[in-house]
Amino acid sequence: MARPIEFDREEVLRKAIGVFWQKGYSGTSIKNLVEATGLQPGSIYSAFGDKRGLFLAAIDGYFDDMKPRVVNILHTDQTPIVRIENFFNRLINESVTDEHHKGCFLVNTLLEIPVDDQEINSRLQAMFGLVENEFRGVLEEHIASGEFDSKQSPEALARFLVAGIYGLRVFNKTQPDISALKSIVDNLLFVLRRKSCNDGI
Amino acid sequence: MARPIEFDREEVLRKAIGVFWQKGYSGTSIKNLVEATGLQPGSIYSAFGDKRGLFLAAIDGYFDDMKPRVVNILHTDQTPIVRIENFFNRLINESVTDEHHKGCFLVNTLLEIPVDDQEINSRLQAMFGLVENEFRGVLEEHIASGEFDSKQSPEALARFLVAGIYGLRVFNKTQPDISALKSIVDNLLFVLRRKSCNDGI
DNA sequence: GCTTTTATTGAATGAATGTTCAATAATTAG
DNA sequence: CTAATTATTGAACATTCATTCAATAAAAGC
Repeated sequence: MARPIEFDREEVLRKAIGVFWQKGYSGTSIKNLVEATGLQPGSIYSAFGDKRGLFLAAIDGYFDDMKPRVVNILHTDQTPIVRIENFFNRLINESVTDEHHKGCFLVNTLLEIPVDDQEINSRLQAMFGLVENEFRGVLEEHIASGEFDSKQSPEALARFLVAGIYGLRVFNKTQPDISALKSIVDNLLFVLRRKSCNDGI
Repeated sequence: MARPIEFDREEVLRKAIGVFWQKGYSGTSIKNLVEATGLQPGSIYSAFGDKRGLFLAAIDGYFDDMKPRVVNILHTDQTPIVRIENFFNRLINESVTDEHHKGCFLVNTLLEIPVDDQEINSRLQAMFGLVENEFRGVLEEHIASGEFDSKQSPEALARFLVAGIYGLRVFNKTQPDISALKSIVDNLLFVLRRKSCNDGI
């Protein structure tokens, strides 16, 4: 009963993510998006409303892609600490694999967007909140296993690890050096390995 | 022999830093800068060349302001670990005091500017390199004091602390909560307190 | 085949962008 | 006071920006 949509929405979103990722929100123009997606301005506007609408859709698409990967890697049958190790090893791998050193799309966006932009920041909060929650669950297992007795709560440790993600991603933008990233992760994870002899200082 | 300059260059730079800090480079317009500094476009262009020139001058001005404060707080007669503690405590204090949650001017810029922009990135590298070097010096003292025997080199530990700065500043943008920041610093500094019983894992 | 409905096109729009420059003002040297 | 020099002004400029919309194209129902 009507002309069908010609483009693949997911593919367009993927390409849009790439542009926003590399140039930031303010830094990308509609012209950039037209070139990257192959869509004409009119098509973009009828499909996503406006530039901001496309950006929001891009963030959501990124989350949909990221979410199962985060959950899966933290829910294996390995020990809690190994799962967290796996998480950070993958993070390092993604960081050094990225030839453009774009950093993390979410972290970049976090720092670019003003704090009073709730529509965007609530999305970011949800995404990092998910990661923090997953960490917390794994850390509770870790503590329950008896391998680790910390005076710090699993919540505090999960926050520490999320801050570790931030640190790594920013660090990678300045010095994309794999051995440096590895040593940072070593020190991060050291905190999860302490036994009582060093507690409470 | 000629009309003297009327504005105070340092004051103009301070105001320009404020705008760039809050809005980012792409996000601030000449109009914003005209309003903030009180200078007319022509005066800005004759004094700083162009928008980018003013931005570069703003970064340099920020560094001039920051450098002695970093050096001073890490060169007291206190113990190495207390000096590093002081550094991070001041960082927390600056973070929670900032009502606009602007984060760190340098970290924000780091993430906004493309990696191939050497003119800007070399400046940022120099600034964080200074901090890293200062950390390394203090850590060498710390190791020499015998209070701390780590298998990690002072270089690696200094990088870890710099990544910690990144993590804290990004974290503060999402959750400006002082107790959360403090617990992150606790965990960060824990790494510097280990004794041999936990080494080498 | 004709009508209806929706997608696509891409030129046009007006606003905002960074930048320039001729006019004007302020200072000093002679 | 006059001339020379430089700073300031702010309107004007070309460009780029996000956005719109009338024209056109493609599908489905009748």
